[in-house]
Amino acid sequence: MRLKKYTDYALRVLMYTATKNEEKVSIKEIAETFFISSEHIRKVVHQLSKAEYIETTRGRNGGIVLAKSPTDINIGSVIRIMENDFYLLECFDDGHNQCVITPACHLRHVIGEAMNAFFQVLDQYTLADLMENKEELRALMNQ
Amino acid sequence: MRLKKYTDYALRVLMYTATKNEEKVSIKEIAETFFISSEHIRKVVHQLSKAEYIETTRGRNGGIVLAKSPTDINIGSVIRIMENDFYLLECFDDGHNQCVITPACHLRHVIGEAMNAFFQVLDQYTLADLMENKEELRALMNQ
DNA sequence: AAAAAAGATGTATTTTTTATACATCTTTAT
DNA sequence: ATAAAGATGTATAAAAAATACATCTTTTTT
Repeated sequence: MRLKKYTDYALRVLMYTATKNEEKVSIKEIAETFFISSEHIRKVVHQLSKAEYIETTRGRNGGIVLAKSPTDINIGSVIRIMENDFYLLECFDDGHNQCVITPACHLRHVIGEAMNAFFQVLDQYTLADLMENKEELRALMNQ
Repeated sequence: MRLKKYTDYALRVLMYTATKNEEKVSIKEIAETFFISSEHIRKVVHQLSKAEYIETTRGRNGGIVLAKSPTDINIGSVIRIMENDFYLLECFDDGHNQCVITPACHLRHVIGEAMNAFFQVLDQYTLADLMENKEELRALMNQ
């Protein structure tokens, strides 16, 4: 049971961007801060942009800024966007399920309930909660 | 975010075995019931046996039986045994973590809390809860 | 107009993980 | 002895994830 690295990266991108209020940040500087290839940050930025968490500006002096207030960026929703696959069991994927006991099986409900509990926690937090100690984070990011 | 197929299979093995009270069941019959290769069931049975959920008997007339009452087989514990890797984020794996903001990052606590909520649900259920409609399950297993 | 800096996009490759299969044991009742 | 059952180790294949490369387009500056 893991999240994708891109999910992790996405949250870091948002946190980094949140340390700079309104000021544009480049993919390059995020990549260098976290010692991650720009290529990966680029992909993540693209997804975050499509999902309208950030706004990107091309060209010289371009960069990214948050598209909304940190209080409006819900952690659960970010994770739902970045992770695409929540088929914890075979029977969660109707198209490919071959388990014969599915019609009467309580397991799927139990696992489903557990997954709901997982997201219920995440849905209680926003980016703003992660930035509560912004100055400390800035220091670790060498700002 | 997925569980391993082996985790799914493990739960099916336990459920199948629970339909037969005390009576030994063979790997072959479980494999045939679920249309899964015996090879996989064998591996899963081996793990379940090491974890003392089932007892195996070799030789002719051998097979497997539950090692304890279904009420004593907790779903959360089975999943913890079958899944080995709970590094949802890079920073969960101390040995390989390279994220610079780890010392001050609240994200790990948020994700950790979510994972706890996930298991807290699972820990509330036992194999007995999954067998509440045993006869219906038996029918689907062609017994 | 050219150059430079930034993000956008598509594709390819590599690595890791997961799933699957094969071969060869050992055990035990008949 | 033989057959039926599980135990074990290893190898292969498939899928997913991670990473890298190449080539755009956009925009500001000179």
